[in-house]
Amino acid sequence: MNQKTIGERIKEKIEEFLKDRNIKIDVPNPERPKNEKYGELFTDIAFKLSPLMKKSPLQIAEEISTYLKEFNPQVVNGFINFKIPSSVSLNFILNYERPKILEGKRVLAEFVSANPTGPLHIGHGRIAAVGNALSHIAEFCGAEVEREFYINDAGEQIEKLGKAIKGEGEEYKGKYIEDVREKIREKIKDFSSISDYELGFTASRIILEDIKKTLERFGITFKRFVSEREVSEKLLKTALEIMKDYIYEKDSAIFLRTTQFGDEKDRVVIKSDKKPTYFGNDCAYHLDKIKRKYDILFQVWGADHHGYIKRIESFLRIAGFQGEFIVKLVQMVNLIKGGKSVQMSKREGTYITLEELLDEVGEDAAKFIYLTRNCDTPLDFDIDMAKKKSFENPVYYVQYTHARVCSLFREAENRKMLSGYEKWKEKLKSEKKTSNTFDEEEERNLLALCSVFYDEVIVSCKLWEPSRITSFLLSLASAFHSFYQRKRILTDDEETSFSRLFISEMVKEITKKGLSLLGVSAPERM
RNA sequence: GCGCCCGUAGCUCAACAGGAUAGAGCGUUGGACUUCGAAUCCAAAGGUUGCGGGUUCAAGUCCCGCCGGGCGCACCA
Repeated sequence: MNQKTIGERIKEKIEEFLKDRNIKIDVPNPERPKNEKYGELFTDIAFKLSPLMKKSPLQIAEEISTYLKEFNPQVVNGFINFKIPSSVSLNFILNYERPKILEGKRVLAEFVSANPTGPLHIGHGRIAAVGNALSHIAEFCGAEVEREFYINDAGEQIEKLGKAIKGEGEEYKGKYIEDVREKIREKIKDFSSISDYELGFTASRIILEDIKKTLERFGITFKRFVSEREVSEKLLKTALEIMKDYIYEKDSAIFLRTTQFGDEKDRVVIKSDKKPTYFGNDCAYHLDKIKRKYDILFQVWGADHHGYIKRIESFLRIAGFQGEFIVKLVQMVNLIKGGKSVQMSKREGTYITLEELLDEVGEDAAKFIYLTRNCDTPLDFDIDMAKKKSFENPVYYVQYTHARVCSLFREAENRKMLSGYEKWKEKLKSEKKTSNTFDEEEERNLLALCSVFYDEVIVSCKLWEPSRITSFLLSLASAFHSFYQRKRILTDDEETSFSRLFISEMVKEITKKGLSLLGVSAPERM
């Protein structure tokens, strides 16, 4: 059984080559070339070795490639390109399960964690899509992932929410406040007897239910919702105890020396009114995370939280956390309407909720658009465009690949070809016999692309960047549509038909797998 | 003022710890359905990667300085 991807195997062979010569250098994974004429993978290792071995890159590339014959290496200007032979791809696809780079790791993925003071907006949507996709990817790479939502149900904002329910204050306004007020009125007639905080807390629970519904509609299920209030009651004291060598009192507030860990200034954990800050409670929350013993603490935050990373890192180090702490920052979503940028404002009523977006463009398209962009890039979400051109959206291009192959198989069934095909496939598996048609360039390329998919997943996982998979799927779809247009799948010749059906099926499976990692559906008809 | 991110085709964006002739989609122009789904395909046009220096075999990518945009810089969350 194959446990390594083709890229990993190439890397291994190169490492062998270097070991024989006693050269120590980190061998990078082979990459996917920009231009498809260079094959499916390439490595630039010869350039890196040139100064060490005191030979020209070309010479080195030639030498290394003798170790890599099975992958059909082609040396061009010092690069080693691989046009992966069908026999290799075939053997790989039929036996490979999935990457193992996070095998056995316990991962806590905390994301969205929106304030329960209002509905989710389109910015949350992006974080939700990214967090969900990365959780899928990590799971696929062998991790045990727990998705978690942290409920900010403590602090001043909850009091302000309570005030808003009473009809006071300027912070929270809008129809949803009125709706929540109506719901609470059913149980509590008189608001004057209840504190702002308790009323706000009650309201936040109602709003949280709506948030959960939206997330569920968006296809995201959290294993756990952790309440800030509860975790603070349970662990704030312990957290303070752990921090005791690093805190001091000033102006009757308690500060943590985060500057010792590279922060710009020390941060308040307990305010002068003796209430904890958000950060104070967050220390308690992260202590809770540490106690649950994860290998990786992963979280997706909006880019406006970037200044917060050092703070949490400081606490984690004080508390002796040994695992990895990974924060994925996702840039803001800028709403474009009528060709103009709209400032998101609750007061101005220009607040576009995630629900509204989903109504307009649908769950799959929304996710796909969110995930086409690299997380570092601010996203211009043109709502008119997304509506108007929903059928030209790239998501349909990829989904169409899947639907098309499904339809192809329905047609094959009509023609009574499927049982013969299944037998042919069994033979392919057991006898490791390849078909001549696989060696034609388009067929070879499609099979190779399918196998290289797993290398792409690994990159995506290492970089915590789901957009890698999105663009891979687009290029696979493009290759398939082109193939389909040019070549008839169901022909009079059985061997040709079956091998082309097989390739189509592989493309379908990879497309489905890739889409599922993104959280996007793979419809059988469209 | 300080910190983080961004600036790539008319528009929206790709390009993995620097690699080859910087790629897609939309839009524009022209072609392909009596044939497995044309939500598709083929082709053309479109670029001094914001500007100026530097590092090196090689820079969209790294360093320095500008210019432009976003976001932070609370005893808010």
